Amino acid sequence: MDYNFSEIEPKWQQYWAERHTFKTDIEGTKPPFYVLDMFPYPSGAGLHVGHPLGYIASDIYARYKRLCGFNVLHPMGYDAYGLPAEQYAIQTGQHPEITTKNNIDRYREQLDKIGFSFDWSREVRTSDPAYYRWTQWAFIRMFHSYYCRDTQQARPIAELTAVFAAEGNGRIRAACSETPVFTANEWAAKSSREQQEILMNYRVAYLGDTIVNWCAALGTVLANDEVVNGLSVRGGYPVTQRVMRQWCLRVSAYAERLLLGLDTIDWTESLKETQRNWIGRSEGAEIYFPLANNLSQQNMLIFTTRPDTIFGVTFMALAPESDYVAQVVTPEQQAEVEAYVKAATKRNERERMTDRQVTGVFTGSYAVHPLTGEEIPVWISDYVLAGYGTGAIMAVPAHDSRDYAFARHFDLPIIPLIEGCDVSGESFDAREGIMQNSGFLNGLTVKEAIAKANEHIEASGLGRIKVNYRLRDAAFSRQRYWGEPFPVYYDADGMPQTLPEDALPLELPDVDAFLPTETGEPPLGRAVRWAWDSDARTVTDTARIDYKTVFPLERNTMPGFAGSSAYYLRYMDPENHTALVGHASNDYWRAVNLYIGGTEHATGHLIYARFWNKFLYDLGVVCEDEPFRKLVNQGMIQGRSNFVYRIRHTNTFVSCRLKDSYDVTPLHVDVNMVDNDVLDIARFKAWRPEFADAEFILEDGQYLCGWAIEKMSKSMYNVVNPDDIVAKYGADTLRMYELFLGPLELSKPWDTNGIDGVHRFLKKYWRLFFTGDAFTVSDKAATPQELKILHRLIKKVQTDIEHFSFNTSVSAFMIAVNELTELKCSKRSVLEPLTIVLSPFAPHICEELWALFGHTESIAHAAFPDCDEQYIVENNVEYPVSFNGKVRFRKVLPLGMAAADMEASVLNDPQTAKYLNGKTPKKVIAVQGKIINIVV
RNA sequence: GCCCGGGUGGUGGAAUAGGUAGACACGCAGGACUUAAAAUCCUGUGAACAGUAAUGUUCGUGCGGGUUCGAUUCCCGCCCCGGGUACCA
Repeated sequence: MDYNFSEIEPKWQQYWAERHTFKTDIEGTKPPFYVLDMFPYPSGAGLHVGHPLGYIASDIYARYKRLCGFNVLHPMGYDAYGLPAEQYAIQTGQHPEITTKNNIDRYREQLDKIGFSFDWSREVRTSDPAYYRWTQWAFIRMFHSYYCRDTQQARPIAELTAVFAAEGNGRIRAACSETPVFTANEWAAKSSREQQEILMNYRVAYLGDTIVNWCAALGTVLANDEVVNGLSVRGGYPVTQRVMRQWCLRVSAYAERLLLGLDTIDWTESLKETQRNWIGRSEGAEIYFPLANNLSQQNMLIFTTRPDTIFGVTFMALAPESDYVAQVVTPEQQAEVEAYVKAATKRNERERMTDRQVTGVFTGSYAVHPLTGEEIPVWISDYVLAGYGTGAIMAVPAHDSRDYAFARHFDLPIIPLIEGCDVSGESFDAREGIMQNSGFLNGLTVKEAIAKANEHIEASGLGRIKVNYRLRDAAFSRQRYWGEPFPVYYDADGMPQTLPEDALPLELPDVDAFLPTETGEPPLGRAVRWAWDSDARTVTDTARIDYKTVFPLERNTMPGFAGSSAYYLRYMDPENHTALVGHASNDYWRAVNLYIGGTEHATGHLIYARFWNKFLYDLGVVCEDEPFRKLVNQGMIQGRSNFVYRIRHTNTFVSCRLKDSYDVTPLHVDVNMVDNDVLDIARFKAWRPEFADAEFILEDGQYLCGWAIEKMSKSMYNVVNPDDIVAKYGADTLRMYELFLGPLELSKPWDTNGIDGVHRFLKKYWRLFFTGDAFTVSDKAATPQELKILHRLIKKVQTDIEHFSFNTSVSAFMIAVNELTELKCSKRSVLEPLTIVLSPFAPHICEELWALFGHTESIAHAAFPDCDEQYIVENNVEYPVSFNGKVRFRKVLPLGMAAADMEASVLNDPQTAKYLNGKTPKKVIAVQGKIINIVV
């Protein structure tokens, strides 16, 4: 009987669906294990062959863990809010909900064909009100929380107001935006609106005037990780800097915890490093520099990581956006400074990046050096960033390349502070050497000088030691339609108020078009029913707004990462109507044991989700501080494009290896018309009308195409659809082939050239069970040789799965099956365990054979066989090479040597003598006259 | 610039507490079965040289050094490729 995958696979997929084979519930007797994939955004293009790689790996792991007796949670869902659906809606008027639903259906259909063991009863969609209700709920909780630096956690905002009423804000240590100090009396004297505005500076979710990445083409702001090189990630439109009042999340408050948490989780070093860079912790000092003239009483506060270089300060530099600018500019310089600031803010980040010219303007003011008392000119330059540190720096041109460039350009003095350093051509940035020209720091190493300078600064009140982070608060408003609405309305003072939690979800309203309004308001400005009736506690018409009981609702929506920040928690308890996740469920599942997804989320989703989880941990909603214990990145599968070569000005195509003799233009050709780089000429002629009468110059009777590795995309005609592979070879072949392609975490091109080998393996495996059409498996006892093959395989596969080296597992299966075929082994005692071991990789074929063995329950409920070490020995000789690692020396002996001569031969060998170095060997093992192992 | 990865046959890739380099697969070549094709199976396949042959010798894991009886693996110095990040003071 032939291996008929097209019959077997749908049959078992249906069986699993009907019996809910992979439905998971809390089971006290089994240990829990949570295997999660990054849920997909369902795009209109559907899945290509690269998408399922991670899902295949996680599915194997999940199935394997089930066989090992774990209660496995393996859910799937959809990140359903996103820009493409909205863009499509703007163009076609089609409601994004409809396109999203269609796309989801298509994704589901494709996923089902690959035979994943997802528990679909737990599916979540971020655009489902029953789901985003909890996204809104978390936002409300963030709004009503502040971050306490003493306890290092989020606390209720009510605690803060109590402290303000009792003693003001002088002593409170909380993460906050810049806020003046006030007393209890001053707090009491403030109006409700003023109090609200102060509290806004402390909230974890707050409204702030922020410099945002504004994308005019998309009509919205973007997060830092949504902008690359000054262009939007989605669409590639230019992005400019602009100040806007936006919802923000105080992610920066969690910077230290986000950094420390990395040491407790099992992620790859490179991914942790990426996050560490992104968080960007740097230790330094904040130092006050008083002004020399009387323009302002206020001292300028600067941040530096090199307090040891303070004697080399020759000028100060302020960011153009800095608040200090207005305070220090002299009337004579006013006009020039204004012009510069205006020009600088107009230049967007992209322009600043592409042309890094040294620019700046003198303010007319001088600062007083806190140690020498010298007067130092204060300049403004756009190389100083307003958003980092204090937006002001002390410039030490001798030891900072940017300060150096500025000093050279404006001819400012340069004072070298390190003995023997040469600053004639460039600055000396290295943190090494002995200090000079530095008063009390002279003679110290840089490291000692930093410590001593810090000590002095703190002791004399010149400033304080300060840790800065590169990590910024997250911009949380988007001027879009297709996202979660904020559960917020604005009162008569224009201050935001949250909806009552029991009024959630606040559902996304209908609009007549998905574009911004004519006045530039976000699309929700078009909604007719988008006001909050606080008496009736319902949404109502905007026409009824009276600012007494009916108020306007927030018109922004939340960004893409909102819905993906806690979805893994919702899977634990998807039916819960009273909480995001119930305590019992969360206590049981705790955290994701294995998370598989792409590296591209390193500084986006994976930071935000960790932040979100830590916030919920502070609230006591979840019991684990880190959400993803182990994380594995699967590599991208690139496309392999094929080309045909048209001779210029003709309709004649020349085969690849002959093309150099002609003047040719390469054309992308659809890879689905090419097999092993050989073009299917008939299909090519039918592809486009202009190719119908094309002529070909062949080699060996074939047309050979050229190829190149490119991104898999429609325009390159190199998209391979998993459905086509499943139809041609079956899902089991697809699954095993994707893994066989190479190590999971490596990027590699999709190349069907090797798929036949994997398919052949499955056919060979199938044939072990049949003689003719009859399923013939004997009950005879297995031979030691057969058991050796089996147990070696069990051991290999087990260690491979634990280490995610699935590609070598596939090879191990091939070897085992080849060996068993050679031995003509069709014994149940060997093939039954083999089938269990293979089932995570190729579940359909194994399920079919499992049933033929006479089992009535799915193979998913079998037990993974134990590996019996006694069979992993060679010919009754202890063979320690691979298994106990005690081998210290090996030598190859000539074949055909008599066993008795082997030991003497080895011991007389000069190389061996050098190895032994006078010692007597404990054991000399000769195996089949080939290899000698000597254990000293 | 800085920080991570990584360079192994015609191809994808195995093998590192130092010990038979190239597992497994693709491709290619030859053969068996077949009227033929498909399918299946067998043999060979890093390079060079020698030999009718079995086989032998030499060279070979990006380049140049080093440590070692022995290096793809460890150390030093380069070159190249991929990823992250970038006026972050």
